[in-house]
Amino acid sequence: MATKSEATRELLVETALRLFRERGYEKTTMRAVAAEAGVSQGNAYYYFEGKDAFVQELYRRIQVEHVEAARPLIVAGAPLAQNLRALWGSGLDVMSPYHAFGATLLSTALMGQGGTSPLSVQSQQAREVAIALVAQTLDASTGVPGGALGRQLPRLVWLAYLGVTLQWVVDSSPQQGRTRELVDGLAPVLARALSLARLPVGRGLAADVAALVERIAPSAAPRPATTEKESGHA
Amino acid sequence: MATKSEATRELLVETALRLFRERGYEKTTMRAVAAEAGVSQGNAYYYFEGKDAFVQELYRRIQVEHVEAARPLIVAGAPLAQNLRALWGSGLDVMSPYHAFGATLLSTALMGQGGTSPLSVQSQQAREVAIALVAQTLDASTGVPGGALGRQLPRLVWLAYLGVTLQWVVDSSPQQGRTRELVDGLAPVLARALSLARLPVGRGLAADVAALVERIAPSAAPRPATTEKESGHA
DNA sequence: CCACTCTGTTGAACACGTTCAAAAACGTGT
DNA sequence: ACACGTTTTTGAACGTGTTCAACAGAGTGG
Repeated sequence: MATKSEATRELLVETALRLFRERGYEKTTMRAVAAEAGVSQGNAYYYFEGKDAFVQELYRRIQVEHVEAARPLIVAGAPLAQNLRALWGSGLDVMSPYHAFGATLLSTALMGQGGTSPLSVQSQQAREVAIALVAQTLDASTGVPGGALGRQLPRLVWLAYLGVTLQWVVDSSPQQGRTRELVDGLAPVLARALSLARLPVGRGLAADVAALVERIAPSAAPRPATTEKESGHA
Repeated sequence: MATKSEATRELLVETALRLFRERGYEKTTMRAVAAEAGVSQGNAYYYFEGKDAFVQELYRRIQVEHVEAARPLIVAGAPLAQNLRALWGSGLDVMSPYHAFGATLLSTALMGQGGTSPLSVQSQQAREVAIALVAQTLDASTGVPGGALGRQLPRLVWLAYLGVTLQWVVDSSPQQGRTRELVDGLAPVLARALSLARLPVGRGLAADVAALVERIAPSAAPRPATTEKESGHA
């Protein structure tokens, strides 16, 4: 019967995220989270490996919320620029309550806990969800190149979104307006660049890019969910 | 007479960086650094604001070393791809001893201490040095577009290098060979893309990109070195 | 009703980063 | 030599994240 247990876990994470929003990450002490949730200090560690496990959890929830927020905004058959703008814009909407500790969020999400295997296995699943969302957006849009480049495109566009997120984190303009402008400007620019990839002049370049991505980060086999060890860790 | 004082400071930073290399960031305790350097715990805080001030210091030293390492490799009049490869490759060489705690390095370098003004003021100077190095490399190379895009190019290429660094951090292949391949592949691809920007087809796109960069991150005035406050921090 | 195990839970303890008031060392003018 | 201000150094203390041995509760078989 996991229900009682899961209730405690849920209470803990909700309390933690609320305190994060209210006081910021650093000022939120584990003791405060436990006290506010009405459990002992030590008990939080039964459910979460440590303080930034809460952040990992937040990252996962943001991905899910992003999928839900973006899905109704992506219109099938619309030009890529429009759908990209909707995708990225809804991402910013979902993240906005947490801008205050965006730096912590990004650090923790990208790199796992302090040193071991960064771009970590822990957030791998969430990342795959995000990339899949990009893939769906591309599929729904017009003006998207196919071929070798098209196959790598979800990861490349996700990477671009990572850059947008980085800018969002460091953006101190009111309401993160600068990042909004970036999204509004980058979406059509990227779409335009991709349209060039279909012209004869761009063909070769597109092929080079695709080959490069494939060489550096070989695509995972489309097999889902078999819990196998990642290769190549010392 | 700053000499005695500076000796202590130097001793501290050298001890810290050595322990970082030997044991990693987390396992290196402030007490150990102080003990190994033969001073008291508290004394380290007279010279450095905290533990990651050491990392900031490392980041600055890496920039300087990078400039020194790259300068003799950049050949005037050489094609851009070649010089870019030299620039980025020497960067990897300089960083390589510290790959083990690259994640910490990148986090601390990008975002200042935990929450306040990320892409921080603290590392701003070092970042400007890095961007200036890119500008010199571009100036020395052939096949580099001018105009509005050319003006933004140093920052854009620095951004690309930031991406390379990110890949380097998460690269677990032996000797970070994957990242070496990325550099070898990306340099010619980028050069090729830039050559497209000079053709009629690419002109418009290049202008768009330049305008976008200028709008999001207005260029600092070309005035050098006057110690003035950055505008726009809440 | 009683062991026995498995899941949750507790609070004390530990190690670490950091702060601070006080002391020592140092330099300088008298 | 002495007094005084500044720079440097100290060690004890505080608050924090995290660990751990012990304890309680809930279900299960005898």
